[in-house]
Amino acid sequence: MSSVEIALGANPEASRQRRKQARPAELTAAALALFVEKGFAATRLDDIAALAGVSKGTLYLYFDSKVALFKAVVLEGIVPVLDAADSMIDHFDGSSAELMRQLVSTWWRLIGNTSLGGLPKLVISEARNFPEVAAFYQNAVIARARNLLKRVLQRGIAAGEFRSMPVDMVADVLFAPILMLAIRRHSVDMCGATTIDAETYLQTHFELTLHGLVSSNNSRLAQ
Amino acid sequence: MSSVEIALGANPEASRQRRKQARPAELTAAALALFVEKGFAATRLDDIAALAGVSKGTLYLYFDSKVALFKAVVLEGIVPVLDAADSMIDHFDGSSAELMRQLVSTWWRLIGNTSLGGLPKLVISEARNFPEVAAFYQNAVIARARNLLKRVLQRGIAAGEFRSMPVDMVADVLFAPILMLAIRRHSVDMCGATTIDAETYLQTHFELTLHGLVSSNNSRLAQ
Amino acid sequence: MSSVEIALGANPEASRQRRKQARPAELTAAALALFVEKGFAATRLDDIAALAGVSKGTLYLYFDSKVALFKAVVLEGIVPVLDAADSMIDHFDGSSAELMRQLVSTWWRLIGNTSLGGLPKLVISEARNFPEVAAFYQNAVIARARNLLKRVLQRGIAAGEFRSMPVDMVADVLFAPILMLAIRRHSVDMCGATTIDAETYLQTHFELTLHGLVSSNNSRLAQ
Amino acid sequence: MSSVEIALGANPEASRQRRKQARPAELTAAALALFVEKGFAATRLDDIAALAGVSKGTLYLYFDSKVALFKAVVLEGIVPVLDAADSMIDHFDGSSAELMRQLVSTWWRLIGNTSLGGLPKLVISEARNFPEVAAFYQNAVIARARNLLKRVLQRGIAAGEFRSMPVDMVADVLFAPILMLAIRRHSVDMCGATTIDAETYLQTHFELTLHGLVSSNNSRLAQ
DNA sequence: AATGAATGAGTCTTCATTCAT
DNA sequence: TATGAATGAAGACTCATTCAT
Repeated sequence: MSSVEIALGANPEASRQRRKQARPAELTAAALALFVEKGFAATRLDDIAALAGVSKGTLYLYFDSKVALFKAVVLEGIVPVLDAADSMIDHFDGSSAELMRQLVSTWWRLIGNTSLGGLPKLVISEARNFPEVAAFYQNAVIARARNLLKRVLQRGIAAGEFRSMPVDMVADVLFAPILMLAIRRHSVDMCGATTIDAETYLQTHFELTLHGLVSSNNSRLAQ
Repeated sequence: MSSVEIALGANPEASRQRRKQARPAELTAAALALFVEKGFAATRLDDIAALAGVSKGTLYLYFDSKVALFKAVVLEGIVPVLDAADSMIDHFDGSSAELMRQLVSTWWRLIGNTSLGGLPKLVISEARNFPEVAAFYQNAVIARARNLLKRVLQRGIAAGEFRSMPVDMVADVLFAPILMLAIRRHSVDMCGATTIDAETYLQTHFELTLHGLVSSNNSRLAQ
Repeated sequence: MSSVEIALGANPEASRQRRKQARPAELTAAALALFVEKGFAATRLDDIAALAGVSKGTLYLYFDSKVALFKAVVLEGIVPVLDAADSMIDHFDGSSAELMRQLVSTWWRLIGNTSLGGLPKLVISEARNFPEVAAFYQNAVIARARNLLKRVLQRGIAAGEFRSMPVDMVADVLFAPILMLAIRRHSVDMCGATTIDAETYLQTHFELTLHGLVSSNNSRLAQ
Repeated sequence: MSSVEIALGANPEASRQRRKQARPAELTAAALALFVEKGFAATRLDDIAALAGVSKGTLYLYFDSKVALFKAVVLEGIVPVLDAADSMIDHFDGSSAELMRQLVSTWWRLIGNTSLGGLPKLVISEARNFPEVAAFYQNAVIARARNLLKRVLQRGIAAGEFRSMPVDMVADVLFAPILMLAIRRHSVDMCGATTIDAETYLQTHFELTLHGLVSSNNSRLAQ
């Protein structure tokens, strides 16, 4: 049915192989969509199977159980994009502020704004029921993404561009609005009419992060 | 039923009446704890009843269904939040920065750090399954809390203390780390060993918010 | 509340006594109405209590269980009217046909057309679940009513007014349309728009019973 | 699924298909037996499943709910009745009396004496809880059966064999003993020791119907 | 005698999981 | 490999029954 399959029409065996290999990914994609939408417990395997266009039994050819499928969904959410980001930091020439802006912008484009952006909500929702999955996601994805921010902060401090600061905690704080944006996209923003404008939101976050609230001619008045 | 009747210690009905009046709150408190911990679908009414020290059937004396109980949990969680918001008076003499610090600190003490702090996670997790509840919570609580921030921002701008800025969006961004703190407390922080230190986190958020990252502001973040 | 109670207002103790004595009958009356309407299993004690204007607990002051209440409802359905009918037969002067007509007419007025007319449906519906109750009702009420018919038949045969016939079986057959009328009144006639006209129905039954279908100038053609 | 496929004995799907096609009828048969015996509310789905030799969950593969199963039982019971009615041809040469005797006899053999004979009791018992089902059964089955009687009456009247009479009402009356026979078979006759003899009962009904009680007709009821 | 809050056993219904085909 | 009919354990919900007041 996919264009890939059609293109390979001359070799039906290859096409089947291709399809077979793609199956698990098709299944986890369907599962991700529904887990994010309804939550783990409220998602039925029938619905996942239907969305993936297979029968319920087929799911068990690839995953031992619903929990195994859930774990696979989260595991699959660990994308190599983070590797690319790491090397981007290493080879970036411009200011750290600009680097940060590009990182956030890229993350939003490649992750936050895709179906993978639903993972944080899913993991948060099910963290207490699947602590090891949450811990894994936390370490493998969230912590690593936060580490990217941390490295940028350190780069900026080293260059004198940023103030000296406790980078771990600051990275945590700075990551929060970005996470919240992704979370909202898959939860409350679906309910009210007012879906937030991501570009403006991130732009505001970025600007605020750099310069703070305090007016520059008055910056030492507070506290 | 009247307060007069309750005041009459001799009334033999009094203790039963008192119990009957207290029951719904006891039940929603138990439900809140478990809904936040396990999610709506994964929470069994038996467990709620057991936690509240009553039998399963008793729940149905006060709530028509599991869904009705869920809604009551959210609705009931709103009142104390609004009360707390009201107590954050807008007659304040100090700087807007200090006002903001006190607001956040009070919120954390009265809401975020209590069991009510689990509501945001709960609402986010179940938003797609209970859109009207999520919308209501969003409007009644989140939006109102964000409005407090907004008013402080406007106050600071008017006084020349803060830079001019799009207050709505900024309030959104500034509220995100606070929400994330509460959310994390009831999800991923329960999994990994490293529970975040709320005081430091909020202090960092506050300092960062005021002065930004850029070194020209010349302030020092506490290490 | 009743006119009886009001009339006895001068003696409150007497009124209470009167009420207390009337209670069981009020409760069984309410139970009869609902048992007939919904069936035994589908009738809730709450509803019976509400219809009788008492609390659910009060039912247990008078009846040990729902089953006991059911049995009381059926027992109470054994009315002394049958005694009056018996003596009516003994002292009747007119033709047996006229006696039969009066008996059926009286039964319909005093029993069939009252709430007691719902008992046959109730007993039939629950006969398999409460065999001893059904057997009792069968023997105490149905069989006795059928016996009245049988005595009239015997009276008519003795007088040469009726043909010789197996009176038991004939009484059974003749009683069927009367029972069906009562049963229908409390079941299917409530559903369709066409409630049968009892007077015409009984009149037709009576006329047919006496003279049969066969035209008189042709009565030996059949068979 | 097609008859062709079933005809192919080699088809490995055939036996499963055959089973799947037969299942609903097996389930409604079991349900009919228990609904008639215990009534709708007092019948447990577990028992129906056990009687049909399947698990409880299987019922839900074929029927959405207990109510849906009930409705299917009644609907399904209608088809054979109508088929039987159709088989009672209206090209009949003998007397109308003989035609009537054959109709009643056939009804008893094909319907009244089979498990379908329990339907009238069931419908009567649950009419108030399922008015639309009762109305449907009333119109589709009872009314149609009564209509057959009515046509015979009209045929007899036209031929001068029967007296002139209001056929609708007479058909109603004549049908009552037949219905009562079926009803009794599934209720009170199971309780007392004296199960009525159907053949004699119907024979008595028939003879009485034709000639009536009054001796001037001069016929003799069989002893 | 009367109340009605509380109980918990019982039943319908769902759905993850299995397995014959 | 794929199917989908069948299973049965689990959970929401009901309601007869009890009992403190």
